Amino acid sequence: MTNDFYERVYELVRQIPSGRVTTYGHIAEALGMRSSARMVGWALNAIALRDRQDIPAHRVVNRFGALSGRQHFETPYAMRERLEAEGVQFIGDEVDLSRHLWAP
DNA sequence: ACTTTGACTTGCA
DNA sequence: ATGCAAGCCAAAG
Repeated sequence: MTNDFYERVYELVRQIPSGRVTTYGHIAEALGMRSSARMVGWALNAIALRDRQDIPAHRVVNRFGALSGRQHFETPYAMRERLEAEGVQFIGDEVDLSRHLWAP
C-alpha cells in the first residue's frame, strides 16, 4: 500500500544515490510531514527490524550530518564504514553535508 | 488505558 | 550565541 507512511519513506530512501545522504527533515518534508521528522526515524527503525537491506538506511542522517542512528546498526561503526565505502567524506564525526547532501 | 520515550527539528528566551 | 521547550505521531512499558 503506497499510502502507508513507512512505504513512502522506503521508496524515497531507496532513491538516494550511492555516495549521497539526506536528512530526516528533508524526507519528512518531502512527504508533507515537515514537523514529523521523528516518524521517519521510526520507519527506518522498522527497516532494521524487518531486514530490509534493499533500503540504504545508512544514507539517512540528522540535519547536522551526524550518524544518530548508528546504534541501531549491527555495530556502531557499520553505518560510517558503509558511507565511507561509498566515498562519503566526514568532518570529525559528521558527514560533509555541503558535499553529499541529496534532496529529493 | 495511561505514561514515557524516541534513527528529529524549529523556535523562543 | 547557547540553552531549554514545544510539536509531531507511533510504539513499547
